[in-house]
Amino acid sequence: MSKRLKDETSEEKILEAARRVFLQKGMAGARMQEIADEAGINKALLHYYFRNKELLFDRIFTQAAAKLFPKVVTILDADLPLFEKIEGFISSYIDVMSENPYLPLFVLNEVHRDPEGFYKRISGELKLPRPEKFLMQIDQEVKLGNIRPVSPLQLFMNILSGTVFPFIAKPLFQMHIGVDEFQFRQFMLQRKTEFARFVIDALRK
Amino acid sequence: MSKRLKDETSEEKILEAARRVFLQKGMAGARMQEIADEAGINKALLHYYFRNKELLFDRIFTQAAAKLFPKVVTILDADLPLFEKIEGFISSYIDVMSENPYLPLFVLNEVHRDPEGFYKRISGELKLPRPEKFLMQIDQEVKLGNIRPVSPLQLFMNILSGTVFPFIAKPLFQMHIGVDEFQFRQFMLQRKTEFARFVIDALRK
DNA sequence: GTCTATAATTTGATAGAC
DNA sequence: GTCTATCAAATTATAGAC
Repeated sequence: MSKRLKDETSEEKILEAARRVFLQKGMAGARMQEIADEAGINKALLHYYFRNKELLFDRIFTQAAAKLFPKVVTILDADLPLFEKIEGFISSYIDVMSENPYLPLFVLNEVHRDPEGFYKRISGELKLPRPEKFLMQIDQEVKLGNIRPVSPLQLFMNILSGTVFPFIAKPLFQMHIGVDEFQFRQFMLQRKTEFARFVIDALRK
Repeated sequence: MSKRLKDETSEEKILEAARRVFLQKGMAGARMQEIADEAGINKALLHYYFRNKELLFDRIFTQAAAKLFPKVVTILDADLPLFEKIEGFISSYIDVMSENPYLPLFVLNEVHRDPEGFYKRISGELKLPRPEKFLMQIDQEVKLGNIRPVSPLQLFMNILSGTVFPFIAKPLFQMHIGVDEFQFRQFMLQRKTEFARFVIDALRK
C-alpha cells in the first residue's frame, strides 16, 4: 500500500489529484472538474478548501518547485572534490526526476509564463540554491591546471542540460526512437554513470 | 523594414499574430481575442479565415515543427566526418533557435500533451529525419577505436540536450544567474564553439 | 464537511449588415 | 472581406440544504 487510501482526508485527496492534473496539463489546461473527479469529490469542495483555482495551483506549484530545486542542488554547495560532486549531482537528480517525470517541464513552463512572478512566489517560500560556489570551484580547478580550461557557466549548463533534458524530451524520444517505458528507465539508469563519465572525460586532460 | 507592414493581407497578419500568441501561451493558454487584437482585426475574421481555434493552431504548430526538425537535423545524414558533423549540428541548431527561442518548449509541450496525435499530424506533412545513420556512424568510430567507447544513443542525447536545453531554461537562467538578453546571446554564441569542443574532448582519446 | 443546483464569467463561434 | 452584435458552450465560482 503506497498510502492508506480510504482514510485520507478530503484535503489530501484533492491535493494529490490536483498534483496529477496540474503537472500534466499545466495551469491553463487543467480543469477544476477533472481535479474533482480524480479526487472522487465534487467541485464545490475544491472551492471550500482552496477558494479558487489560482490558490490551488500555487500550492501545487510551490510544492513542485520545492521538490525540483533545493534538495539535490545543494550537493553543489557541499565540500567535495569536483568529480565526485558532478557524479553525485547527476545521479541524485536523475533519481528525483525518475520519480517525478513531469516536474521539469511543468516548472519550466511556469517560469516561462511569468518569470518574475515565479521568482517572487518561491523566494518567499524557499531559497533557491545558488551555484556560485560550484562555479568558483570549477574556476579553481582550471587555474590549478587540474582540468581542461572551460567556462564554469558553460560547464554548469552542460551538466544541467544532460541531466534534465532527457525527461523533457521523453515522449518525443519514446515515440521517435521507439522505446517503451521500461527501456526509458534503463536508458536513464545507464545514463547516471555514463553521462557523468562523459563529462569527466571532457574535463580530464 | 522587416516586412511591408501595411500592405500585408489579413491572412498574413493573423498568422503572424497567431504564431506570437500560440508560441508563448500554448494551445490551452492562447485566446482568440488576443490573437485578433495582435493582428489588428476582430475575432469574426479569425473564424472567417481559419474556421476555428484548432485549425489555426494546427497551421502554426505544423509550421513550427517544420522549422524545428528537418532543416538542420538532416546534417546528421550528411556524408561528413563525425567531429565535423557534431560541430555543424550544434552551430546550426543554435542559430535556428536563437531566431526562434520559443520553438523548442512550444513543440515539446505539444508532444507531451498528445504524443501519438503529434506523430500522426506531422508525419503527413513532413518526414522527421531519423538518427539511425548518425548512430551507426558513432558505432563505427567506436569499433575502429577512433573515439572513446560510448553508447551512440547516449551521445546523441548529450548533444541534443546541450544544444536545446539552454533555450528552454532561458528565463530561469536569466532570472537566477542575472543575465540580460544581450548576455544570453553572447553565452549562446560562445556555446556554439565551446560546447562542440566539450563533446569532442569527451570523445577523443 | 459535503452535496446539488445554479449563478457568473469567460471564451469560442456564428448571424447578418455593409 | 470586414465589422458589430449576439449566441452557445464551457468553466469557474457560489448559495444554500443537509
